[in-house]
Amino acid sequence: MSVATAPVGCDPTAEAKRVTSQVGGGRVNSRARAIPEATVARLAVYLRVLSGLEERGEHPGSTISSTELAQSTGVNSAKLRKDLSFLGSYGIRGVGYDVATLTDQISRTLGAHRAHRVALVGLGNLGQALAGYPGFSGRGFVISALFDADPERIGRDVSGLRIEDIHDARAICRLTGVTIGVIATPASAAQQVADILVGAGIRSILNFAPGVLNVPDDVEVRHVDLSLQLQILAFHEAHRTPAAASAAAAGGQLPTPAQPAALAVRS
Amino acid sequence: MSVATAPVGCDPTAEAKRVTSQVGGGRVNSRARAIPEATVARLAVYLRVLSGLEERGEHPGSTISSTELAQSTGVNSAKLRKDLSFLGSYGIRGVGYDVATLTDQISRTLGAHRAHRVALVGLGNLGQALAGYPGFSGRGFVISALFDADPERIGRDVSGLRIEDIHDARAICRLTGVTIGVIATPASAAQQVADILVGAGIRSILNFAPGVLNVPDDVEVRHVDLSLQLQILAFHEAHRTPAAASAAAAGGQLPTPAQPAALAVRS
DNA sequence: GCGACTTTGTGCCTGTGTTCACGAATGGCT
DNA sequence: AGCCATTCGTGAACACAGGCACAAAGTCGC
Repeated sequence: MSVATAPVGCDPTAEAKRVTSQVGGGRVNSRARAIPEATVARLAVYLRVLSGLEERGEHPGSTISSTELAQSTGVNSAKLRKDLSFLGSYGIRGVGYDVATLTDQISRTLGAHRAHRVALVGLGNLGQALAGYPGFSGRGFVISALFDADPERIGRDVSGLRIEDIHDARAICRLTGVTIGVIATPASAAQQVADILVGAGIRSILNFAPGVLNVPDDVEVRHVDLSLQLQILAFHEAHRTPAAASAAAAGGQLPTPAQPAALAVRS
Repeated sequence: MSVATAPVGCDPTAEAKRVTSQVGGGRVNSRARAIPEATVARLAVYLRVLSGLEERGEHPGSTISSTELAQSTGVNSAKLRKDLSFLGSYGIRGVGYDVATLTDQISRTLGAHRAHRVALVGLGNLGQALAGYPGFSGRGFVISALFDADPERIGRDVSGLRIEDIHDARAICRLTGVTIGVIATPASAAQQVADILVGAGIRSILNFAPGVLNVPDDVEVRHVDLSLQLQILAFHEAHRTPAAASAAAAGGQLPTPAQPAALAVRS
């Protein structure tokens, strides 16, 4: 069996594959176009901001300019226009983008206009948090199944869904038409769970467990590493220019803990 | 006040700043060298894998080759060697890298050899999960303070730490020498919390709330967007080539891995 | 209708990151 | 000692992403 090694970290640019965009409905974008991975990630951000605007009915003229949206999302306006140009020409020169149209187009491109059924495996602290996370159950994702291996947890209800035995995943996933699996187990179980999910026909996995997953080539794994970002912060903290931080300068030479006193805010 | 817009998503390459590496101890690497952001992210992964090997005492000769480590971490071996070369020449040609030395060097470079004090804001589901997350409290990070704005939560204990009022953050953060702040609040509160943290002297923020944070230039923000990765998966799901999609539809029968009997998904 | 102004869409350039391929160094074996 | 297999370190080529700047295309005022 051919085994693909999952990309490291949560870097969207790790694998630079392009995906031909063949969105139905966009007649301007008739020819298939490759959308860069980095652009896809930003489109999701644009979509969120736009949805927010629309919901709050904030934008008076119902159009928004690239500079305006760029500012709201923290990107360069040229980059934003280039990103949007991958969807086709939905902007009006001299005016901007129609918020409703743009929202719809991005939604369509991202596949957010239809619901994706998600199976969540591992109902520990993190798993339960994810089960109730608004950004998960909203945004076109429907958590359709919960799994765990702990008999203590199996049978309990979380967010109105019953926790099933992970060993029944194969049958349940096929029955419910789940296409995306989320792994929120400890690292030690992640690979086994991934194997089961793959066996159940799932082709997209979001992995919150640290470590690398081995899956077949046609299964896409994305990794959210909670501590990775923290370590990157720590790196920058340790390497601050001496001008910016005097404390970091001392840390460079010896592992001297800068603050010896006042440990924690204990009750 | 000069305001920088935080980079979008969790893309490490979003801002391409280099950091001069002036790690004490590495005499081979005497001249300051710029370590790319992407490399830093991978170094953290290497470190985790190496630590795992070391703890389990798995590696017999106490050395490991680049190909071997590359396979364990899911990267190209050349890339791995180039990454490690930023630390200096700690490999031995014809042999590999000494696991202990390598671990130590990466640790040092990442600033993981000394403890970083972290303040966690927002003790909802996600916040509580983070408070108990082993990859957080381990790996050189010490959660030193918990904050929330909800009177219901203030005063309660989570993971042996008392939840304090966010409005006392300024005093408490300075007292405890916290340098990193983690925001796990709803999006609506994130900006206010960020302002408070910045006011308390914190210069590194890990943000789990969706949306963009505005902070001064000298404050670094990293963003973990839980739903972003899911949306990227959905995009790929929606844009699968028809050939691959049909192959995957029948994918149940073929690559079924050995269903493991002993499976422990506990936490 | 026409000119001024605004905003999009994009060509081009630069810098970053990844991969290949190969020389250099090292340990083991005869 | 000398040769050989192995593995590191890195130069060069390539792919990708980001940003500037400008032409094209539209609106608005008169």
